[in-house]
Amino acid sequence: MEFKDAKNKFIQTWGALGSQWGINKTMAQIHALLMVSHEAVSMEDIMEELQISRGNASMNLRALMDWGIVYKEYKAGERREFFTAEKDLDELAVKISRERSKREIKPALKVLKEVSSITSDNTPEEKHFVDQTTKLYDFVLKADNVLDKMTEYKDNWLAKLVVKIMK
Amino acid sequence: MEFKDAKNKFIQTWGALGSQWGINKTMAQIHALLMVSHEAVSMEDIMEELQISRGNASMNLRALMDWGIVYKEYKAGERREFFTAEKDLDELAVKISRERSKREIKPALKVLKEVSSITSDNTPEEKHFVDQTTKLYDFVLKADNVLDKMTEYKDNWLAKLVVKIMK
DNA sequence: ATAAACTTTCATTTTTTATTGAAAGTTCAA
DNA sequence: TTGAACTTTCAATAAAAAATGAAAGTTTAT
Repeated sequence: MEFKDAKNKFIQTWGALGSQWGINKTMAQIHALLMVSHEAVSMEDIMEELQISRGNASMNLRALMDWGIVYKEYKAGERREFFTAEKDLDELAVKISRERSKREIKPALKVLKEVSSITSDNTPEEKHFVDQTTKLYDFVLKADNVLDKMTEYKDNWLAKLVVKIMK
Repeated sequence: MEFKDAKNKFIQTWGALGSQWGINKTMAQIHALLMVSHEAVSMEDIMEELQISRGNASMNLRALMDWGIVYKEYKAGERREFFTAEKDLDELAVKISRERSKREIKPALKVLKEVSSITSDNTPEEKHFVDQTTKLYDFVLKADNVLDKMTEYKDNWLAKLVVKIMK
């Protein structure tokens, strides 16, 4: 396979994977492109390479920066801005976990706590509801804490985890 | 809060969370409904409660059964079918991990391996591409193996994991 | 073998989500 | 302070995904 084809295939695949995980395709593609670029890329070049509009590029770059996984870079004597991706995979995983926890898991926990706290009439139906949502709350909370702990390891948590869990 | 409202809020929240994770809203809602129902529910009742069409209900129930997290149940003397959800959360997590691994991670690994194996001309650009995709392959493979190992614990893996990791 | 009772399929429609691109905004050098 | 060089915004449009519902299919009791 040619380098150009390989690069393209990687970007497409990463984009598709993103969609399946609730991240928009272009955002994932831009990230993929930056991940495999050995130097910072201008917005113009991103537009060109992914065949997307200026607005689209701008909005998704902004989103990626909000996630903390893409950075702006300034080059001496250049007016325009260049972009690079977080390339350290441990760091990337940590940032993604933290963001998803903050944006999705935490709000879900709030709701779970709320709905599991209704004062039940103790019909079997209501008892089961309270029981099940309480269990779910505990489970999600625990899972979220694991994620949180993992991010404390930061460097190489995954390798360490593998060692522990596979022992 | 009233039971009815709590139930509804739970279903809506679960549905929204599903969308954010690339699972369609109705599918997540049906699952939520079945999770908190103390007994099996007919398709008719699912349609009624979620205000969805027969076709939609049928297709999403089928998908949930393909995922192995919803089961058909037959009641003596009843022609129609009833549905229940997997309510054991450890089991649920295991099944979801396995499916997502099979459907998404494995194919992605295949592509990563492929694109990281191009015979590089050794331009800095190509070297960086090969290097980065190789790292990504290793990382994803490791993460997938962790998931896989976790499913072997099956019961209570999460609790055990918490103990290990937080020690 | 038939028909009632039910479920599934899939072409069409609706809804949701993402993209475009022109206009507005910003920054910087002179 | 102006204007060239760039970026961001957002209403309009396009694309993608999900839902509908009528027709086709299946199962079961008789």
